Amino acid sequence: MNNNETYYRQIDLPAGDLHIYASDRLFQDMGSKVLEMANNNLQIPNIRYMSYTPDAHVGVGTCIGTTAVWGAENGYVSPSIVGSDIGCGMRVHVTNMQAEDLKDVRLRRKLVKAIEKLIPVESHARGYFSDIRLEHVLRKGLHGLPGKYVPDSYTPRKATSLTHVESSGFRFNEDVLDRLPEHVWHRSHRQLGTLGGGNHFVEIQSIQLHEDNYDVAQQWGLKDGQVIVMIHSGSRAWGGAVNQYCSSEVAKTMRQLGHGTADPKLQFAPIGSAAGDTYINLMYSALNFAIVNRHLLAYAVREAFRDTIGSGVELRTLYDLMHNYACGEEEGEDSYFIHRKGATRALPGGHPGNPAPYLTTGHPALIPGSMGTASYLMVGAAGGADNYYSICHGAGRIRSRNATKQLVSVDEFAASMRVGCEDEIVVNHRALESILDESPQAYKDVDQIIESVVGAGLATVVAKCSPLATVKGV
DNA sequence: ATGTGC
Repeated sequence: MNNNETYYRQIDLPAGDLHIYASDRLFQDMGSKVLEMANNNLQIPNIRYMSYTPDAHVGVGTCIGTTAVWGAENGYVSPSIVGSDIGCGMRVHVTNMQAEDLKDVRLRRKLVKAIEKLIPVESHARGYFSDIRLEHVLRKGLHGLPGKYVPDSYTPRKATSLTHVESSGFRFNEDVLDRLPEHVWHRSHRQLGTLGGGNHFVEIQSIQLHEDNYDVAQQWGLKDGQVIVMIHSGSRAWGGAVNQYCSSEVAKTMRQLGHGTADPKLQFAPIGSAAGDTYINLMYSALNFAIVNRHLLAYAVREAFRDTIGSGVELRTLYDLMHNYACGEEEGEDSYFIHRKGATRALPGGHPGNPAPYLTTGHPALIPGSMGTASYLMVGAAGGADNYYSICHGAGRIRSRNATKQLVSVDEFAASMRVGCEDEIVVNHRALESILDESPQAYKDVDQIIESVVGAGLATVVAKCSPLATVKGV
């Protein structure tokens, strides 16, 4: 790491201050559109704090990589900042296998096939959890699941599914649930346990522990070379429908109040207004859907591993956390309302906001890379307090899906996945063309993003995770 | 991101 490098800067925009956590190089790559979007966001009344992570890039109405904070008393909520994939996030399970156990490419193929059999990846496919009540899931999150889908039960000493998560469920005013029409309920029920498209994935990885955090790794139960499963998914059609319905309701309120910015796609409403509160309640239902969906994907992966490897294979929950959401948080005496869009909370050890199993070490912050590149297990640092403990959410896109398809050939993509080699990263798609827009060339270099996060003092690396096999949706 | 769009 270069000690002369700057990893933080404050930009004085016309509408207010923007805090950027990025190396000089990543900052220069961001471009002016990113600053324009920040200036629009900063025009939302009473905003207290706004920052960008090093992977910040242009989105709809706001940038992916935004942390935006309001005080609890005079706060605003913005469906545009949270975005369409409400509750999107990461989940990691730790196996009792070593990378060595999966060195045979045929076994990795078998595993991918087994996962695909239990997790539908096609865009209209239905899931295999029709016995689960959608209403219970939306109202109570993981607590709304039948016991058989919570195989670890509530045993506190084990790495259970319900304690080793950032949140097991949000409670809210359930009267709002009937705002969404029957066909959305129907579709969402069928979508429980499906992966979704775009950057969503299930990936089998092997971990390499970082020397600075051996003690944390040990307390998390991680060993060098261990095989883990990383899951990236969100709230599917339910979150999309919440966003669509609430954005138009919030837009009506904005017209009544005479609110607005240069960007008509940036919607916001006061907390306490009818439209604002309806959004918060429905958003929480979508967070519950996303949390449960990742849990069910993990349940299916566990079955696939047992079918393929044997009944002795374990997949204990390491952690589940989100990078697209808004909610109330507390820091000492201070209560605030925070939006994280493409930003991950990373609490340091000792912070009371950690769930009990991670109180002393800090919880795992799960950062996905792009296809064929590394992902990371991080832990928050004390310096993160300045940024409301937000770190990056991944590599961050640098090229649109269409531009990527123009630029990258199928052969180049195949080479980056080492197709045909003994160490091939096995992908579930025979035709790589269908996921060409997810090739590494579409993304920033995740290693540089991580270097910025570490350099800025927001978090440190516990383990680097290298892909062995990937299941992608379309 | 999304059973998607001017």
